[in-house]
Amino acid sequence: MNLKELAQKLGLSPTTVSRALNGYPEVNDATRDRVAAAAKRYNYRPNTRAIRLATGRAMAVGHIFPVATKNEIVNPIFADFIAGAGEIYAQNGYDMLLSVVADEAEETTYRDLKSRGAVDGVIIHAVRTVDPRIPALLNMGMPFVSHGRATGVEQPYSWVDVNNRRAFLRATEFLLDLGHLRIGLVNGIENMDFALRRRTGYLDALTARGLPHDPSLMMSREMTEQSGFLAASQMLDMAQPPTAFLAASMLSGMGVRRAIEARGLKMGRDVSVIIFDDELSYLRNGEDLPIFTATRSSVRDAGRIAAQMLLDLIADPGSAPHQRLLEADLILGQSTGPAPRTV
Amino acid sequence: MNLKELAQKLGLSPTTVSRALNGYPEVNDATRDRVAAAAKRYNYRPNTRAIRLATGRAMAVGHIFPVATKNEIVNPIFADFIAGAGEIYAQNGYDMLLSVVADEAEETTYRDLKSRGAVDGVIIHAVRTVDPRIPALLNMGMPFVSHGRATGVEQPYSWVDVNNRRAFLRATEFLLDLGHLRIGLVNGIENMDFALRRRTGYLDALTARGLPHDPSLMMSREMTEQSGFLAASQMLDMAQPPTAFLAASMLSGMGVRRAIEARGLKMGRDVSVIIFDDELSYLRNGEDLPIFTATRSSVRDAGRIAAQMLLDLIADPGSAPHQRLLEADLILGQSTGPAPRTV
DNA sequence: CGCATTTGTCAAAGCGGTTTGGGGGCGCCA
DNA sequence: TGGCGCCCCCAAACCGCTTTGACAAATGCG
Repeated sequence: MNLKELAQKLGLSPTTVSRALNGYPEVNDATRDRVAAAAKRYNYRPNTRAIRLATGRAMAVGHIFPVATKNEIVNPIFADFIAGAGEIYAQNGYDMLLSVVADEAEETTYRDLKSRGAVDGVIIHAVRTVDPRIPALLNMGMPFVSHGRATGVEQPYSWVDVNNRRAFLRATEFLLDLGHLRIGLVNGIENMDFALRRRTGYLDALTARGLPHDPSLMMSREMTEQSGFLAASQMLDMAQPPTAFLAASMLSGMGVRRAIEARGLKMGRDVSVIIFDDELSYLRNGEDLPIFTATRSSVRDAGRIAAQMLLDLIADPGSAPHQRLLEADLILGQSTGPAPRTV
Repeated sequence: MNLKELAQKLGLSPTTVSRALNGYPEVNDATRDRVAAAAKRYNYRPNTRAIRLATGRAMAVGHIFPVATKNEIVNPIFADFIAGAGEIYAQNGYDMLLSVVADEAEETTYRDLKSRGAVDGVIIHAVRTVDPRIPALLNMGMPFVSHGRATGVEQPYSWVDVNNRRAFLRATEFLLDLGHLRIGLVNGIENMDFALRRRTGYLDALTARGLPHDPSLMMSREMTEQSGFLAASQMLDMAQPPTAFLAASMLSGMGVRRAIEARGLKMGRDVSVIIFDDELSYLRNGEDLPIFTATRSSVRDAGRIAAQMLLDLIADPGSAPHQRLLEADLILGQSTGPAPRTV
């Protein structure tokens, strides 16, 4: 069932039917109702392909799912972010286009999406401290919103980010207040912008209290359970082990916990742990009572916000870039407590 | 730069240029080279929207990302499956359309994608034992491939699945061979088809050895760390605790391990554990040496296979449905050992 | 050398919508 | 009753590509 057929059935011209369905004023209310009823009855939906050609808009946004060719790791954040963003797209009649692309081909893919006219805008993920994608997109005039910031880009661009520095600064201060003096940092890989900012927060808190920066207490690895376990194990086996840890994710935190318990220690009593909790749906931090004390910020919300920001940008391409810095909550769980008396 | 402009620059008709670029035989090789060179020089790419309208094909496949409205859980399998499928789409010039949709609206969404002509086919995920989506899609004549099977559908349809029954049957037999007599099953929720089949495999293995089915040794929960921990804890606190566990996922298994270690027991020595390992990239089962003994089957491979199957189906809609049953490997890790001497 | 093919190209008709530029019919007013 | 405007509706152009059908030029064949 297409527009022409529907029009014929109604004894109207395609023009009128199109206008009736799209809410244009030049059509009689009675006619509009008649058209709407018929459209529903015949289950008519305008063909997306035709709409796109006629209007010149793709009514779609692109997400690129970068797959590192070497380690083949997939960003665990991705699914929840997409879930949030997808809600917004659905509400606004936009489609979401997903491209799975090898790291190094990402820029090419954007260029391709652009010149093919396949999308009206894109969202970029997993921003690195120095990220060529941002200047590239600015350069080709493709509307975009970045989930995370990069440093050293002079032109303004739109982004949504969590205040990672402040989150880890507050977490560190909280641990210091509890009397912990040696705090281990189990960070993500620090070419990722967010990881770097978290370390900055951690270090700033130490500095503010006049405490030294001990490089042996800072590790930067993939955010997996295994890596968390290994990093924490190594630190716990030091002559002066930390009495508290800051872990970059739920999974790292689980690894840290395992390292603690493997040594017959109890998390929350002997060793404190604070994680960054992205509120991933399949990795909940406890059901009601949080297991880990955590800095918490919902990735799904970030997805919603970024998506809305992008749609706004598409609707008004001339508008100035928007930025949104989300604050993470510091929520109290069962993994922190006062520093044990030393010696 | 569009086709008409390019043709004009070359002094050719749009027809010839189109044919030259699309490899049709009716064009002189010299002309073809000339066209190709110009296309590259002017960075010409045919407009996707126009191609789609003209050819009547969407050159896109849809994936629906169902979000359960109540628990808001996102399938952790999804990201890796998508990563695999996306590779195939990219290779074949297809786009991947992702719809995030509330559980109950899923069927409507398929109908919508179909009537809008937005996709040429879809892949369905997270199949339940009784799944209305399959008859619905058959009914509306939409090409699809299902990741997992449903029971009680009489018409044939295309699917890719892991032999879940056999995997858990073999795992159970393996534990029985090691002398374990009481084996706890920490299963996923059993309205999911794969979970049901796994239980069947487990029970079949017990039956074959003449062992009883103890309902208190079977639990069916969400596949989270927390649930795995709780289920295993409960079973370990029984008067006659199990000496081995079968866990439905890496996360469940991590919960089981924690329950074991919390009781001062050692996994692999005091209590054995076998998990189902989907080889999720961010949840690796150890780096080199597997931590858990596991039935292993790559979700990413499944994604590749399903995607290819769907593209074949789209290319030849008249062809008979295909099925592909993948066998899981049983790989030996450090989490299993002979049953401890009892009393 | 003449005729039947083949080769290489083009004009034009879609694909299924949106959008522009009219224009018929009706009410209102003089 | 004629003229003017407004309300509704329509025909046709257009979006940018593919594809059909036609046709001149080049080639093959007897």
